[in-house]
Amino acid sequence: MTEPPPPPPRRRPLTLRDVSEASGVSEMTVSRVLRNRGDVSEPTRRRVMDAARRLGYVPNRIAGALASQRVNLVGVIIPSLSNMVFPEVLAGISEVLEETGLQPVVGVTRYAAAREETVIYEMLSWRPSGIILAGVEHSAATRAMLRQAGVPVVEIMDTDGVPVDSMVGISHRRAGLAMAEAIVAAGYRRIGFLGTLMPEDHRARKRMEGLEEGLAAAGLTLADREYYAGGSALAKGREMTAAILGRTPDLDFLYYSNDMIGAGGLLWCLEQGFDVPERLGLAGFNNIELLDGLPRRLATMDACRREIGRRAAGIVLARQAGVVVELTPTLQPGDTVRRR
Amino acid sequence: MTEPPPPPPRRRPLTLRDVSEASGVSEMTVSRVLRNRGDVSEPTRRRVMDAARRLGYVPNRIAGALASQRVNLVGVIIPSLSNMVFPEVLAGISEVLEETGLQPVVGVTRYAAAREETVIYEMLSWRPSGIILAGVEHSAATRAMLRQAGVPVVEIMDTDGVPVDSMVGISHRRAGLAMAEAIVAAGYRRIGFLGTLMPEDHRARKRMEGLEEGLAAAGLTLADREYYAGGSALAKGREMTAAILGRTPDLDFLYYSNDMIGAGGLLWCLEQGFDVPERLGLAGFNNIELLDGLPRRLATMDACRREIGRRAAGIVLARQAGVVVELTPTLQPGDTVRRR
DNA sequence: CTGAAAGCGCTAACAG
DNA sequence: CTGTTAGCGCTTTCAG
Repeated sequence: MTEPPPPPPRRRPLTLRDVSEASGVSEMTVSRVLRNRGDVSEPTRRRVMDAARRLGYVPNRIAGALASQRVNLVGVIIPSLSNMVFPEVLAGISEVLEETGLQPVVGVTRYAAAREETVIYEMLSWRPSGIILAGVEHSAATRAMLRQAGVPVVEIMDTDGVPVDSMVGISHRRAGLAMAEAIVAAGYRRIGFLGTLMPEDHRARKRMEGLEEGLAAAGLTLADREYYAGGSALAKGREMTAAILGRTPDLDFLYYSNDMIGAGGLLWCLEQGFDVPERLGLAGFNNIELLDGLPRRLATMDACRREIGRRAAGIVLARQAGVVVELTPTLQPGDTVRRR
Repeated sequence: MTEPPPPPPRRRPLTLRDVSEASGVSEMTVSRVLRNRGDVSEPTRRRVMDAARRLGYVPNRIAGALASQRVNLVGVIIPSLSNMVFPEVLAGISEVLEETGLQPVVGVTRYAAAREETVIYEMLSWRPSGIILAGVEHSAATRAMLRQAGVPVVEIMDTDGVPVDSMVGISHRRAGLAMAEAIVAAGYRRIGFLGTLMPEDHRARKRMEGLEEGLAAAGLTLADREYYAGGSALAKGREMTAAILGRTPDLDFLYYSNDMIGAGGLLWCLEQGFDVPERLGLAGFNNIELLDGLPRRLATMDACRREIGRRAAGIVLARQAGVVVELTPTLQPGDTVRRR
């Protein structure tokens, strides 16, 4: 680290008035030119643009938003950025918002309800044009804030619950149930579940409940479970798989709450020489891109993340209220479920 | 007895005046209470808080920022969110900013200079308290904007260049050079490079240049190269490795521009039965968490991402100018470089 | 087509 | 401790 030299001049940011004076055009007309609003003669327009560019003027949106009561921001509240799933939803949102002048602003809750409340409060204090947030489980205070906000609110990813306003996602309960049916149909009988311990991961929990429901319908119950928290998911997948199979060696199917731990489990099983999928079947959830590079294709279910983002953005754009969209995830059996 | 229906959604958001009227306290004092500023008697404070909570008041930061000329936002501009590296830098930034009242706002450039310019322009229009951006290569217009902004600007990740203001990172050229030295010292002689084709990935390019410089010092040159763009990095790593070894079978070391393609290459080599690291050495870059779960530990270099984020945030917090911090990445030889 | 006046909702700076 | 008075930099509205 070097010594900081004398701090360079931090001048006052330029204002519309500076551009007005430099161009000899009234502030009002400068404003019109810069916003492309109303009719302005070509010569005037050019003089203004030249002055603005020459000075390096950047408009002050704070003042603009206050005066116009309009903000081009959409709040997007998600639990985490280290789980690839959320950047993908974001990509879908950006895709739609891209050329509309609206701009997503991301807030991260780290799967904590208290943080979610704070993050949403902060967001709303900037008076965004809409809110998109992951999940349907929120504190009473959060729901109240959202209801009062007076802008479109879209809860995404999960449709097992009652939304504040609009909702776009899949039913994770039904996803788990569909997986149970596929597992049973493939002839597996001793099923284990491996997942996150985080009590706030409602979607993983719902998938497990759906799985149990589906197994129950076939007269089966979960034979064993294994939970984890933190660390490298790929490494955890290995450890957990070793642990659950060590404890309950006769399991013939492992359902992972996400693809990353599933991938770890798959690598471990292949190294150990397990006969996958004959002796042992495996499945994850999410259809992450990484699966493309594994030695064998893990069974999974695509959660329609991009599409969810697109739909949610569309609702905000159209200023719709009370819309509910339930998408259907597709099962991708890959190479780790027996074919009958 | 019938429940009174919940209050209907409010069209006009509440203002300080509403809280003032509901509590019978002047707007100014309400403002003081809500900001925890100046002395206010306990009874008054309580009346205000009660009214604010009861009404569900959320302050309008747009007005607040305009009046106070202070914005609690720090712009963070990164190329991508799907590359884990950046969320990790972000985590370091958040860690420091967490309890300071400052809040990071993320912008994504997708490795495109034009988009970077737009994103930064948008950011600056909100008059943030600081800007942290990845890389030191920016368009002249971008640099001009940044210089005019009048707030701390910290360019991160890379120190091979001239910063607009402050700079925190590692020298990627030197990282490549250090890797070359390690490779040569381990006795490898026929080295191949595998990396991104993106012309905007300056850091990967600098590592390659550093590598070549280091090899040259030992009288060696790069024996072959292979580039890719898009798709699953893990899968690409496999394909590229197959391609380069198909073309130049006598290569004895592969240097990957990032760990994800390196991991793909490693998996492929192990499946093909290559003798790693004796017959063929491998190395990546970044030390991503995923490496923990692979069958063998890929050699890599830790790019100090979290620390970079922390330092950058610290500079913004302290409103410092012209600070330069060069961190030194540590080589982690793992299991894929011969030991001599 | 262009300009002048009146705020947007809040806070700095003073008075009391 | 509490209230009053001016704006913050821009846009809306309404005249020319």
